[in-house]
Amino acid sequence: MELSDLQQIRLDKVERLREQGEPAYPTRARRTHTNADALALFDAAEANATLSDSGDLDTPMTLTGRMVSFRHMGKTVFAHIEDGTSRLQLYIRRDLLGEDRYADVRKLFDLGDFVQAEGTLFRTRTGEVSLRVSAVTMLAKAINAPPEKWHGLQDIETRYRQRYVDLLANDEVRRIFRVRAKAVSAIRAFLDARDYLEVETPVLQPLYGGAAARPFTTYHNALDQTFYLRIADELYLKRLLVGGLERVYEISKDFRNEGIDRNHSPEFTMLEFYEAYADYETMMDTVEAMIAHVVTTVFGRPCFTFQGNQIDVTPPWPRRTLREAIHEASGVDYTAFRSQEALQQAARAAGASIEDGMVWPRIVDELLKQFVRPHQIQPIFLTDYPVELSPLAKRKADDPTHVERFQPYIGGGEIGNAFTELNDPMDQLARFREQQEDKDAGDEEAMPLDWDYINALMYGMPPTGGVGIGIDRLAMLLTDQRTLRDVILFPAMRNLPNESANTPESGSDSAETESPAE
RNA sequence: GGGCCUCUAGCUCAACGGCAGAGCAACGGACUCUUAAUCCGCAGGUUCAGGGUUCGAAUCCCUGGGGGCCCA
Repeated sequence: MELSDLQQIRLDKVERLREQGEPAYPTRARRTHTNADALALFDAAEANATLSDSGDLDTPMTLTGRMVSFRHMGKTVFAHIEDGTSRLQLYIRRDLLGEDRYADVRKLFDLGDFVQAEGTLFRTRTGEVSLRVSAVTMLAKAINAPPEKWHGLQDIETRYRQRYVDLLANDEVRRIFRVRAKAVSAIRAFLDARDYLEVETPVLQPLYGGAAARPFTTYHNALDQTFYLRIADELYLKRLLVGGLERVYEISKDFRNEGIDRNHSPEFTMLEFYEAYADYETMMDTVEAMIAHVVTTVFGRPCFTFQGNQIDVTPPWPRRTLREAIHEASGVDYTAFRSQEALQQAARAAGASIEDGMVWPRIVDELLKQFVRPHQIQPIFLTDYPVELSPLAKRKADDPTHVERFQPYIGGGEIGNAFTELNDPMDQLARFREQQEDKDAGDEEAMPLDWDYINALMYGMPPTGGVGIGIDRLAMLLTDQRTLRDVILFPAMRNLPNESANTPESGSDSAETESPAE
């Protein structure tokens, strides 16, 4: 490993600490308070006027954190440490610490180091609550210097490739992922409270299904068999409904072998939940209540700002049919154009960009994307999609050309997909066969026929409502981010040239030889 | 897949055909209440890689690589 001058200087300090008997990486830390707790205690004591004559809170404290600022004033040092709760200033005086130890702090401690400091809290002349330090020790020496203190880490590529640097340098990034976690936690609380059972279904699947997408393919050596990484949880979760579990949900990574852009990641997080004896109307009730619960949990009220728009998720949300929404936005009533040619002509006449040869349902989808979707800023449910777009949804009783399906839209994008689940095994078989025809015609995203799923439906699945919510897209909304990668901690990136040795094909070290246990 | 943009010190950025620079960080020093502390001094480069044009290339051209945006 080649070290830069800056790294070598810090490594030398590790050695100097060791020489004088202080480990640079001690086995354990001892803290009596988090920084936030310590500050709260001081505020309380100050409010109750129980501080000592010197203005100190006489409770001795041991605090920990990463050193994020360091101002040397001769015989005094001001430094800030930051733990997971707060930033707190250390006030380090030579006469309190002793000459030798004070020199160590000046010479051997750097920005980025984790330290542990003992002392008592007081308020400085400029009003900042600070720790009057009586002792300080190294907890973990940082060899790499942190990014620039004022601008943080700006380089987008480094922020994604080395998210740990992004997180330690940029407060806003930590905030984003806290909001995301809080939202997921609120979803679990909401569903748990409604007696939904959280379950885990296979990531490795012998046959993929439940969505229109290309899968990742892998291989199990012992079984001598191909597996696919799941593109959706849907078909397994609905098997559980057959088995008598009436309310189930799963929050999990799904994988789709497609391009990467602002709204697509090869691995992403999906919430799916299914409820027996429900239908798409009652599931709309559930979705709007759930989103309102999540937003209120995160922000304290059912409103938030996304890309400059104030969004209010208070139920009930408007519900409009896809046909109405497209008709109003584009002037095209797609039901009046039954053939691909006629609809293509009408769509183009309305100003849509439609490729030659695009099949009828895809043209409808394009009308939705081009005319309707960008304008759905406030929450809305679009309902009743053409059957061709929805091979797993149940037909409307009064219109077999459409299915009971809805998508919730917020902030100009869809955040999910839901329907009254198709539970007629023979209709499901027919839909699979139509998909098979599309596949044979070259549609790589068409669903394969899943005989075991048909078999499950033949045992009987109760009438069921099901919903899928894209957690990453929801997180984008709640954190006001325009890019999926900004709400994914470690987004997929292409190998750098000198990382190509990571691929199993190259180099001599294969997976077998890496394990010393073998 | 196509178009446009981008890659310079650890970090944030200048220089845009004529000596590769600044701030922060580092290093040496002054300073016992600072807040992006201040002040003095000093050091730091495969300008993404390779090739070409040129008296001279970070800069222009070509090829390749990473990243971003837009389009498909």
